[in-house]
Amino acid sequence: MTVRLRFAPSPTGYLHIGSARSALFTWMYARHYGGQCILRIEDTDLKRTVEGAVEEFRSSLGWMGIDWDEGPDVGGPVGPYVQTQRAELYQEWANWLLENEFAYKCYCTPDELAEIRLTLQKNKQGQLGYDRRCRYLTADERERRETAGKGYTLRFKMPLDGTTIVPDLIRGDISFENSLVTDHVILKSNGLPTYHLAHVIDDHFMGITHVTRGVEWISTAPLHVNLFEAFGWDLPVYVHLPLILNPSGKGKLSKRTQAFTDSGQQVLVRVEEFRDAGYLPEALVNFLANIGWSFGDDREKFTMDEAIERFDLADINPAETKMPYEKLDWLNGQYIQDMGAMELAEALKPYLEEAGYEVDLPALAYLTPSLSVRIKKLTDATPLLAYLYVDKPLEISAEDLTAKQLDLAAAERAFTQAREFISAAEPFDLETIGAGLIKIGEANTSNGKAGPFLGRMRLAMTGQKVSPPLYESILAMGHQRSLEKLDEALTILDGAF
RNA sequence: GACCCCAUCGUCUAAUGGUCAGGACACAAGACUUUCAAUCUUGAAAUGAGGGUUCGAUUCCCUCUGGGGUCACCA
Repeated sequence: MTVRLRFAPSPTGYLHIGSARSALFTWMYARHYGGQCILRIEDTDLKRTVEGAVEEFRSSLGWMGIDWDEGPDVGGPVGPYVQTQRAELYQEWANWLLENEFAYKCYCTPDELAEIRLTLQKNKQGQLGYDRRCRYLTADERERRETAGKGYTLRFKMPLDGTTIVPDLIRGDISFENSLVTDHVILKSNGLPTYHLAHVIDDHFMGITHVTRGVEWISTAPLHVNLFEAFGWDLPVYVHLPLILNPSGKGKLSKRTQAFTDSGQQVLVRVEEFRDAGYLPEALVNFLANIGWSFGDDREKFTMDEAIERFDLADINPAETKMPYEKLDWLNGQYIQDMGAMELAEALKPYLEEAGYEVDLPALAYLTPSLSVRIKKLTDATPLLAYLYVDKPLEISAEDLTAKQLDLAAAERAFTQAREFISAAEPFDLETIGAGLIKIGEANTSNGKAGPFLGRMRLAMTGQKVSPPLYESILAMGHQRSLEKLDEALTILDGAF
């Protein structure tokens, strides 16, 4: 038997990083066993449906490299894959439940329900939520409501006693007292199903073998198990995935509950935010796979192909976890370091252009090898490269261009020689420039070491306390611009005499 | 509050009924060094508490504590 799994988001907004991780695990498992992965849109809550949400899911998922074999866009044998388009199917089976006395009509209005809840709470039965009064309506009472044309919902008749076992792949059997489980609404008064009914019907008819979902569904799982039983359908394997908590550990990961980490980083939640912040999809997905699951062999960095080979849902750690954002930064940095010079330049381009910079790829590619070890995210490059793209006068003093081993006169001498050297350097490449400048430095410092001079020269060329190294910067800036900066530095030095 | 889930360094995690409880991030120190990084070396750092079972428990059981989830005509 082949496995079939589904990722079933509600189009109520963006793709949350927690959902993305669930999707990732779902997808990895399907791929590991060579089964199918399905995308299903759970849009039965009309009020919460957000325009464009499905589009964002698709693009976020696609960016992460997650694909699906069946879904609203690609079709498939058991569609439609959008729940509102399956309304008739739900109604058909809801009726079946009604006729076979597994469900009953509830005529209570929202106001009445609120009152009932209050009373139950007073009697310390708050967890029931509903007192089942419509379950026990006489034929007469029912008739009266029907003729009055009262609206109704359908509720499932939970067994009044006994226990229900929910088998969970990563936690084992979980048992619930049936008497503590309420008669949930399964069909709303507008004729659309609630999640509970839709889940059971869809996952049955779509042939889903493993139901992956968050732990928040454990408490209603006994309802689902009883629904499967009522229909006489086989139970899928339930896999309740652990939640991702805020970095502080307080509550589910959400911007509303926590906006910043302890180290002052912004808490990112939406997948698109990670892309905008300059994280690479390979790194993000690698990072996500390391939360709640581990590759083994003490390896932190791996490709999805490698992970899929070893992945199993049963190996997932049941404990909830906090988002280790710092580790993502480190991992992303590792991925950046592994990129080729031009590859990184191309990846950086859109981010630099976003900042208003005009990017010359070959020039940028001189810099990317030395840049790659300095940035964790693609956006980190923007401030580091400002000197390359923003032409503004040096804001430094003559003192900044001197050092203990390089007094004013020596600096003047060295910079003059450097100017001559740069203007004639042939070929204009890393090796020549490096060798030439080292020679000049060694000849002019009091300790005969190039270091002090090279440091001042880098400052003169970039005007930045922190920047990529000197030789590469000269290459990227080009002859012209480099000479201009040297002239500027010489002027500053002259002014000090 | 009721029900349910969970519990290893600060964080993400590995491990077995029996080695000094392993790795990674972060942190600290050192090396290297043209800034900042990167890299290398070293270091500090954990089985929540109390009971059992056992020759022996981090591992199995119970209680407590702590954290989380659910208690909608939302998913």
